Amino acid sequence: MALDAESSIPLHIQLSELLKGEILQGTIKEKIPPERVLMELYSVSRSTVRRAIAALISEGILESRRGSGTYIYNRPLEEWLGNLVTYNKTIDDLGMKPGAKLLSQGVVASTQELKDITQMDELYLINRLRLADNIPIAIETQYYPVNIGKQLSKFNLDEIVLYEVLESSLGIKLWEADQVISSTMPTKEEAQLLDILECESVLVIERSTCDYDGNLVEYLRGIFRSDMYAFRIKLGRNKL
Amino acid sequence: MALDAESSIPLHIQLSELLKGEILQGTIKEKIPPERVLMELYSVSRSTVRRAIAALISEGILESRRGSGTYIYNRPLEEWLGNLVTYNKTIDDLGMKPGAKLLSQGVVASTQELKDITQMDELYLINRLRLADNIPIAIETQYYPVNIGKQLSKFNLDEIVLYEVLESSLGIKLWEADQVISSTMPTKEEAQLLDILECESVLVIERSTCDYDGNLVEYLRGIFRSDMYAFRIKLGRNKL
DNA sequence: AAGTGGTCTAGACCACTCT
DNA sequence: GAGTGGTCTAGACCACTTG
Repeated sequence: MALDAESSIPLHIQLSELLKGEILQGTIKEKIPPERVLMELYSVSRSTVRRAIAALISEGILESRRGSGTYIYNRPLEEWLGNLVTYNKTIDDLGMKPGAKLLSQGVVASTQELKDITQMDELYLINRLRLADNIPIAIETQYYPVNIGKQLSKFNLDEIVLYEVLESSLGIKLWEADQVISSTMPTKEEAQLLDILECESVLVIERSTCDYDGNLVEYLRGIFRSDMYAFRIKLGRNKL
Repeated sequence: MALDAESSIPLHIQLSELLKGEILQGTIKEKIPPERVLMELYSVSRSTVRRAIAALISEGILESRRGSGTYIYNRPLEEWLGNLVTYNKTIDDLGMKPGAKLLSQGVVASTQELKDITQMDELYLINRLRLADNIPIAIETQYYPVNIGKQLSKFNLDEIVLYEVLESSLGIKLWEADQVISSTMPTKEEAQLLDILECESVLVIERSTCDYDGNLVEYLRGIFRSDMYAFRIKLGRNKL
């Protein structure tokens, strides 16, 4: 529990990693001890404590409230998933209501392609049609590790937002995502489900999402009607 | 030139903004003064100087080298444009060579759509076909403010990378970009140029890029063959 | 050897929140 | 009023780069 002053690793880094570990393991729950307590606890100066905390704040793990304390930050998912999931070009503008229809679910054996991506032999599949005012928008196929999928299946899959369930009920924190956007022609079945012609193009998004430890939590493949959806990305020079 | 100790704005913020201004205006060139000099210059402690500098480092404006000094950071464009421009799914793998063919260029009057996006009545258009080993990959239509476009036109437009010219020769630093990816069917002309069938879908990317002051530098519209290109985005929770 | 950034301490005052 | 985070100072030692 103590820091090593002889180590070549700076004290503020050691403390920062130590705190991060306790937060991610759940040893520290809602609020971290006050700076002056941490100072005595680990026998370092307040500047060093503050530097360790500052690092975790910029990592999005902590949030400090002046006069009150420093809290574990549960950033609303939308703040980053909003960038990541999908930008809905028209639905918001038109004030349409989102919905979903479950097509199929259950444990499936991995195809070779799925095995390459997920490194798992079995996956839990959830296949849904996403709607806006009952107009089909996208076909979303999600694959989860079997144990996670079975827990998810107990919830109402006609709701769209599985991410809230993952986080609040199952305690799984999504952390990083890698997504690829491409375009293709729909199959006959896909065209039928989306209520479009086979000659109309669709957008394809493939996304792998991991938790903090790098474990794959979800692999998603979505087929989007190109007349209803576009993806938007904002980037700045300072963001890596 | 002095900081206001009575201000409600923290000293490290004041100093940080002051330095940023001098860097972006070019008053400070390659290297900023040592911390101990800034300390005396603005009558603040070294911690305050370091905090101001730290902020600029995390903004990607400065870079410090131990034992040597703190330098203005010219991050290689690819480090962030790589995320932003396009991810080439197959070309790298196949070891193909990129090229470009100029289709047309010159000053054009804005259509209503262009006027909405750029707020300009006239634009300089550069229209090019992008190739990989002489296979057509994409049609890229770029619009620049007329004065910038005329300068760009003096360079060899069969080269692909205009961004390096913008930065090193014209001194324009790209800073932020907003891009939208969608999908559609090509027109007859587009299909012909790309050497695909009219019934094959294409990816459409529309991107506005601004400089540090928020002035639009480029508006780009690209039509990509969907069998040759996909866009890749990596996102993490900590990045805004 | 001199100069630079990197780390760390001890102590101070302020503005804010909570009760 | 007690406790919290936010700001700032003055001074120290270290590791590294450069002439």
